[in-house]
Amino acid sequence: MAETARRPDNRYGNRPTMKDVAARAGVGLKTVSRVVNGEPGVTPDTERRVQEAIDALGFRRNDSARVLRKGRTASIGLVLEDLSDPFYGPLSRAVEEVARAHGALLINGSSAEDPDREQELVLALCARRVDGLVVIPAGDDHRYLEPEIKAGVATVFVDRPAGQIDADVVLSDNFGGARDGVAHLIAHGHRRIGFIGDMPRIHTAAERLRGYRTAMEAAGVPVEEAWTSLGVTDPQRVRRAAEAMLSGPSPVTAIFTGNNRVTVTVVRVLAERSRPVALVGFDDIELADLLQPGVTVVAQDAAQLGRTAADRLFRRLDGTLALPERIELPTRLITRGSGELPPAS
Amino acid sequence: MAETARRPDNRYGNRPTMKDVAARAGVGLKTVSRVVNGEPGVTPDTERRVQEAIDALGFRRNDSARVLRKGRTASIGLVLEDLSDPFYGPLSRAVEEVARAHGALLINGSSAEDPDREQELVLALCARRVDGLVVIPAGDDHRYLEPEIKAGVATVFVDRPAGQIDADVVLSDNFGGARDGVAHLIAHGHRRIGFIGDMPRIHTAAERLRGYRTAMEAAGVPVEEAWTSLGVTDPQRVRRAAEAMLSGPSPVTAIFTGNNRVTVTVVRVLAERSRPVALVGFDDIELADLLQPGVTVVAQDAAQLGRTAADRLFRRLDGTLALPERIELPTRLITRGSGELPPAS
DNA sequence: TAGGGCCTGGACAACGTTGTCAGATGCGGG
DNA sequence: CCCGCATCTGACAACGTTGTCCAGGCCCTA
Repeated sequence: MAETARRPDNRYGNRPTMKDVAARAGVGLKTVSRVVNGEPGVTPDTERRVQEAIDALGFRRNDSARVLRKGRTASIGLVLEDLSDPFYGPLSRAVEEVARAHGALLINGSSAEDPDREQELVLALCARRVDGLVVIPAGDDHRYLEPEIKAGVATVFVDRPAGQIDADVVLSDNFGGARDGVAHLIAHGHRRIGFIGDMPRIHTAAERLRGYRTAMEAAGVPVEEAWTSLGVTDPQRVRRAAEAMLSGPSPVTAIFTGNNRVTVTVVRVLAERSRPVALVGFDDIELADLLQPGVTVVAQDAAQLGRTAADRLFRRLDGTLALPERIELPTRLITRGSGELPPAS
Repeated sequence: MAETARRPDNRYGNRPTMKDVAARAGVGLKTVSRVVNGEPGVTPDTERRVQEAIDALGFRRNDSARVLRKGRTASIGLVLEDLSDPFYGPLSRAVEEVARAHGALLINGSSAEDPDREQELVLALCARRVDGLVVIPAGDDHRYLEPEIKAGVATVFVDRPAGQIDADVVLSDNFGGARDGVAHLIAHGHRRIGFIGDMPRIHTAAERLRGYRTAMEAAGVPVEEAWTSLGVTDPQRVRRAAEAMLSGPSPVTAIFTGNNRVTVTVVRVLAERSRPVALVGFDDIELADLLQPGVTVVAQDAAQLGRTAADRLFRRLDGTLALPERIELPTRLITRGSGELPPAS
């Protein structure tokens, strides 16, 4: 009838607890807690004994219990569209760095541009009681987040605004960037300019389209229906769209592409053609400078977006922020050749 | 002296608990738990009342408490080198997808190639009691993980092997890939071939270097000291290294680059030169096909690496795996032009 | 030597959830 | 009309940690 170390349920492989450490060191439970957390009020000798027991048992504090007790998880959630998109890598990394500087971990998830999946992810993160959320929204209705925000989950939206709720937002100047990019083409003599972009239900896509139209209108250039292609994302359809507007009755002499993936595909299409077509793309792409010609782009600073959003999140957690704000970061036109080609009529 | 809803400590903005829901619905605590978890044994009427209370209060189960009780966190940790490196994006995403399929969340961290930071991150994840770990190691001694693995944290290393411990590893065939890539250059007539790679303390770099040397030796081609450049990573130094081996007393006619970042820089250097120099790079890079000439690469499948590792992790959690294993995935030579250039003496 | 202050250490009760177990309720059959 | 059984419900004790609070023991001073 030995007192076996029977444990009630299946657990973390029977990891040692502070109680075990305390027993082994011959001290009280709270003393172990003090040592583990570097709290004062423990003599060097006691501390040494406790530390030895910790090392001997391979004890590691259970943060779940700690979180339960303290109410802060020291972790933030990041919900983005696709972790494997090169645009989100630097953004993600920037958020992580800020989190790290605040001693927080990052929990990461991809929504795959699916509003339901976004919500599912966000709520799972809330159930984990993350201290804050950085969200690149896929959906356009975020009222489901209201109780969470009210309950104190600091939330910042990035790249696209929140829908139906008032929250912090950090955006690029999609409208201005696109407008300037298209104006750049116009300044180089183009009048028949195509636009290929994502679904207009995505805020960034809509804003860039608006920038295109505004620039055309400001220059008094008429826009033909056939020059605008929306909602195409997969390479195949982008290719068809580009080829269509290059070979219609009034073919375009220049194309403005609405995001990095579209740009890459259009570069491929143009590379196959003998007649040069001007191109300006939204988002920078790697090696754009080495292509012939180099690809002129409207670049946004993904890392800066992430950094700004995360900074804002932690300032909100500090309680130094009051009202939600909308922050817009400038874009930068990088000329590399493709946007400066004259129209070849 | 009203019974105010005073709460002991600072907490999650006073979020409602199951107790609150139970009180409002006029049922017992456990009944709420049953409803929340979809357990049987609740009449539809009771369930409806509970559900109403949940909605009214905006209740969300506290997973920290749940984890504490159940012993599983349904989350896995991924420690990689740099989230913003385009190589790790797809890997990360693949791990996430597998985790998602198993109902687990992904906690993500970058080691920045710093062993101390890797350890700090890994241990933080263990304190969170992640169920498993996918680690792209920065350090070469992982004995610190032994107690964790013994305690049941399923651990799989990816891209590079673990140091000093026996654990699951998923690798690309770095040696074979590099050997074949260099042999490809030799087959096209090159004999003076340079190698620019990362620090040899990184396993992948060492293996690729070994592949280079083996191919050269197998072809009976002597290797000069000046043709090998190791430990350079930042663009500036890669540039200098490339220029040095292109302009020495016996300049190379071809270069093999040890990873994607080096390749990009070398492409830039070669683009500035009039005399063509052959190039084969390890890792595929975006738009490599559109450059003039296209960049021939030894491609590894990052997503497949991640998928394989995560699969293995969850199979280990299921208990269907016994001994640690080493899995090696093949690489693929993609010819695009730069590797097929003849030597220009 | 008595009294007071300080320092160290430990007992105890939360935190919010789930597993166990026993009590309550309702229904049908004897 | 009562008993037995099945179904539903709730009280209670964990899970491992931290905050509170009090008990000793020590040293210093009067």
